[in-house]
Amino acid sequence: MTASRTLSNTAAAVLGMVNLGARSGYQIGRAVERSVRFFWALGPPQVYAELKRLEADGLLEGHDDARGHRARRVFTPTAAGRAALERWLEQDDEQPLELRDAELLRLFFADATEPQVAHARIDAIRARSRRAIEHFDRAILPAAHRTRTDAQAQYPEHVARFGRELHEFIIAWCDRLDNELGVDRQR
Amino acid sequence: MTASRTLSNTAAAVLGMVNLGARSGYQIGRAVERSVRFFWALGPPQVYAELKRLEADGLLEGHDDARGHRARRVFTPTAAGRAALERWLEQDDEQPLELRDAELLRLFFADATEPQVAHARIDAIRARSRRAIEHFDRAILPAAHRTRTDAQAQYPEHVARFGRELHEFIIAWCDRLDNELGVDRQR
DNA sequence: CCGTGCATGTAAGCAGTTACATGATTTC
DNA sequence: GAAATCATGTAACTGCTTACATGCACGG
Repeated sequence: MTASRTLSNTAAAVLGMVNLGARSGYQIGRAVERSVRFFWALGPPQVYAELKRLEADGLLEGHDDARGHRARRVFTPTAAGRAALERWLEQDDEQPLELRDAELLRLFFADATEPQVAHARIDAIRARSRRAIEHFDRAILPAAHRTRTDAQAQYPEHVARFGRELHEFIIAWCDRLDNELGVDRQR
Repeated sequence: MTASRTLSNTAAAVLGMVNLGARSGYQIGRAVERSVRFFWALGPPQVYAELKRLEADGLLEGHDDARGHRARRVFTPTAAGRAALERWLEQDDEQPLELRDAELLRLFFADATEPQVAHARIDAIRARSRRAIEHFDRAILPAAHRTRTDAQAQYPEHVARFGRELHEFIIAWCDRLDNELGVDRQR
């Protein structure tokens, strides 16, 4: 141990989820899927690895809490853990916005083929954002709303709305681009 | 040899840049920084590694072209390379939009501290997008416009505009959120 | 008793980043 | 003569993903 002077972002995500009320690794994984996943992905192996490190560093306290014969370990933040989370929240080092999108990459190089290929790419981008909005409406936004009442936390809902509006922006951009290119195709 | 049935996205990015007129690894790296970088980052080691693979697969042809005593290797796409690029452009497997943003992550967990910390996070997000827009205006959009005339390619410019407008959207969202939260602070 | 969900991980591997190394040419 | 830019990589590392492994509990 430890010198957890600075928390890694992924460690902070796990610690923050415990602080919002997710107790086991599995619950954290579920919560991540329904909330931060769209701007901070992390799978089960990372969650369990981070839990182990955070406990070793004294930022989380873990207890075995088997349900019948089913293993289960639950965690609560320590005072040091809450302090570390607050320090991380207050840091103002510049964190980049990273985007990675192979569909935009295809559109970028679309001059190398026929025009209908570019239209197909734009359609793919729009369809993907439509699906994303459905997912926000069915899963992410309702979960964020429950977080507001269950954990008295408002920012998860604000951030979830950002995600939905981002996809609305993308769809609107697709429409504008189609207009600019002159659509002869049927919608 | 090879079974380059399907091009990796990074390989396609390098191949596509050569197809747009970037000849050496260094020029590709420069072009990437001024264009696809914001949605498909890749550093010098990947560029040189991909060039080697693409040449071995017969998708690029390379020639030594030293300038004086300074080593330099230039590439041109082969017929097979152009065909592979077109196949990649036409594939319609669903490619995800991936976002990774530690600032949004901080905002998500911002209920764990004082309200002014959340405001500071929003300010950081806005400031970052303002810097990004400056960069689009000074470097990316002018380069995309040159690509239109130099390489008769229009999509780089459309995609560059997407990037700029994305950051405008983010700034507008920050402003809306500040209003909703009730700003007492001076701008 | 069968499928779904709960629950916790390990092992292996890959993609990508960071740091380093080298040196020539051009511009101020 | 110094600084910036051109030019090409290698080595080491890290973070993350994929695939696998295991098995209980519960609803139908």
